Amino acid sequence: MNRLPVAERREQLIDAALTVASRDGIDAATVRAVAAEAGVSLGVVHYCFQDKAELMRAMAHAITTQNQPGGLDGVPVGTDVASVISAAVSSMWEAISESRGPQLLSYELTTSSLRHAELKQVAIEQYRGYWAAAEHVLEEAARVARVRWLHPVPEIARAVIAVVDGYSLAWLVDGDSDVARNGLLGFASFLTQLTEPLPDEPVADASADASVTVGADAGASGDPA
Amino acid sequence: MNRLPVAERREQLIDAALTVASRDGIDAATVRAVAAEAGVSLGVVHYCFQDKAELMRAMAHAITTQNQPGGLDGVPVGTDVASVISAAVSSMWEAISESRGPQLLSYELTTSSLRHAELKQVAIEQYRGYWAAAEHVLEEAARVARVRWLHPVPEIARAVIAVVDGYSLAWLVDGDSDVARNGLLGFASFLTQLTEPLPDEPVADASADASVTVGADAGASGDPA
DNA sequence: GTCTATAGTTGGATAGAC
DNA sequence: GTCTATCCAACTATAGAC
Repeated sequence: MNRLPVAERREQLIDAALTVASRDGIDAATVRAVAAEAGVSLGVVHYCFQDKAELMRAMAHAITTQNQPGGLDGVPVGTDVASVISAAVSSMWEAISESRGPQLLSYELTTSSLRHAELKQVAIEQYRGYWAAAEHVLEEAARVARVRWLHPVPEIARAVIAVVDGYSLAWLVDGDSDVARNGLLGFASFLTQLTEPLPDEPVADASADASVTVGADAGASGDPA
Repeated sequence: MNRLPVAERREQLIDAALTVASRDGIDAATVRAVAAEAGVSLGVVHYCFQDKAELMRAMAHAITTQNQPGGLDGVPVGTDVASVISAAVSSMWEAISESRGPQLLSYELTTSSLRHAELKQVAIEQYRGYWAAAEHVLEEAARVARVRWLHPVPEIARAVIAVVDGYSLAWLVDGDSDVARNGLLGFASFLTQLTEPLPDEPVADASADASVTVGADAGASGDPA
């Protein structure tokens, strides 16, 4: 029908793939089903993507990059630690619990990647993204609450992702949002214990304060959570 | 070839299914592949199982029941809390890290169950099993270490499973056992904070002490981890 | 109970008309 | 760039000989 440049067509097909896979599962995202969802014919997909694996990789990349957590922009500097961390964890959880399909798809992509050589990079890219995002939020939280982390931020970030992953998976299975929320909020209050107020706040740029300060006692082994 | 009673043949086929699925992934566990692995022909499988879904359900049930964690039998009563909990978490982790394939298969089964109506019960049965096992270990740990839990054990159990799940998944992705072990040991030391020494130890049966004692302040919302 | 043979589907990938 | 038609492989499931 419509004649579009390849780049746009690819985006459209990736969107269609996300729709199908989120709704019906990764196995249902066949080339045929994606073509049907996008309203194009089978050949078009193979024109835009070398093969199915390339489409899957593109889809994985899309879901990973668009799942970045919202920042803490609304929170004013000087808010107390507990509130900041709770807010961060809460907003993370809202994003997850509002999108069951995509969340389940993320796990399907991870396990699928770990089994199929042609998707080998997908899982590690997913988690590098998660860990980096968590680190960023943790550092921003420390900056806003004017505290420093008592453990290396990368380790705490991994703990955050692990706990969120674990509770998310359980929520996918039993559907109990309250239990998951409460568990995560409990974890948030534990995170608060891992902070220490900054000694003072001279007027200066605040971009790298937290990480630099934390770097001081890094290298220790690890018991973040 | 050999003529076996149906029950034995079923067990043999379930084992074969577990072997194939653990090694090559759940998608590779086709009826054909299972038959080949078991050294029987295609028809035999359909004679023993109504259809593929029944075979998958049987396989899921098998992996769930045989994944029960070892007890704390080796630990003498009176050991300090930190050691008991660390030992429990460690042994849980050893069991996982020694069996990458089955562990990955467990996640594949969970997500698969959440997508396919004919496997609907699998995921919830898995997690009911995990949670119950964790509760059991927690109660046994409290008994052995002569402490009581400051939070409802079911909530702590869910936290344990969530954290173990999260770190396991990350380990499957990046293969770093040390990071996972350290993270879990850190969590173990956090768990220690959630206990309180028992006031006294009158000589009596110790079967239900922990749960009864904990039940006293149950009903509170929840911040186990 | 076990085998072979085959029916019936589905899905990836390509060829060639438009 | 897009479509239809077609090929080929793999799978579930069943029928029927042994």
